[in-house]
Amino acid sequence: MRIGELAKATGTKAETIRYYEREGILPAADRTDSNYRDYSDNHLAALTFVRRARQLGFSMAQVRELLDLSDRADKPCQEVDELVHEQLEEVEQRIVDLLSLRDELRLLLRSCQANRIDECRIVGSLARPLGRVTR
Amino acid sequence: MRIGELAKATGTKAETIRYYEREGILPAADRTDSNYRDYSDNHLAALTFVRRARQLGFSMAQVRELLDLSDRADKPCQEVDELVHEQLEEVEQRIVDLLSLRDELRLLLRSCQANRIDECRIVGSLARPLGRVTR
DNA sequence: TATGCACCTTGTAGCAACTACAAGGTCAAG
DNA sequence: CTTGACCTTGTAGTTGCTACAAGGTGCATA
Ligand SMILES: [Zn+2]
Ligand SMILES: [Zn+2]
Ligand SMILES: [Zn+2]
Ligand SMILES: [Zn+2]
Repeated sequence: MRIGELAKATGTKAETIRYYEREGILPAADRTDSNYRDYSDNHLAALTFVRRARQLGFSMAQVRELLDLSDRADKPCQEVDELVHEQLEEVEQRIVDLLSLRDELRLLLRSCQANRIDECRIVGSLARPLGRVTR
Repeated sequence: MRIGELAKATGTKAETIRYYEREGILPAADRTDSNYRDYSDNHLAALTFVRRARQLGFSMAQVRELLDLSDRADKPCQEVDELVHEQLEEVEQRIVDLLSLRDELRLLLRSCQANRIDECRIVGSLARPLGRVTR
């Protein structure tokens, strides 16, 4: 299959696929006589793996590790497990951070009672360092 | 005050402060005889405003808007309000996304019962497109 | 046959918001 | 007088793509 087909099949832009190849995330494809990339089902599987891992929030570096690990069939899968565990912890931390951000923004919104900018508590409380919000 | 002091006072790296100046986010500072930047309390207030807005997740473009607005004392503060509202909505959306990511990662973790990578369901389910997880 | 159009190729540059040098100038202390 | 902390400018790197530009290829249609 050509790059456009693979792109459609995986929901990836062709340019991104070429980028993955340049970065060594995906193996290079065969070439047709006219120098077009020619992909196999193995490439489809590999790209699917990569995209899924990326959608799960793994960094390119982590994806590289996952790919390396998935090639070592006989190894214990503890390291894979640990990578997922770490990613989960990071996501949980980001959620905590965003929740407190949300609370701060809500407070900020509620603080505006005025009509003119020079009386607006939002503008005022932006001028104060984080930690001491409104109140 | 010199750039290092301002940096310490606001928890910003000196290089970031210079970057803000280059980008027009902060007004240029006076210079001493030896060409060192020399900041006033107004600069301290402005940088505090910027850093606080950034910590609240506003983009540089949004910070620019907020700064412009905060200069127009007599305008109604509806636009400020609306900017905060939009940022709140974005944060809420990011939370929703991360929560479903977290659930997927938890499922993934629970799916590993094996010991060897070729039997590991984590690796297996990464090879499948998103949407159909495990099971 | 010509021509149009979608597709492919490489290479380069841009995005956000910093961060990290490198190479050199300034200033106070020991 | 030298050390060391600080400052200056300028340039390049980070992450993960995305967007051209300039040209080649493949196929259907007038
Ligand atoms: Zn762990
Ligand atoms: Zn207001
Ligand atoms: Zn709104
Ligand atoms: Zn496993």
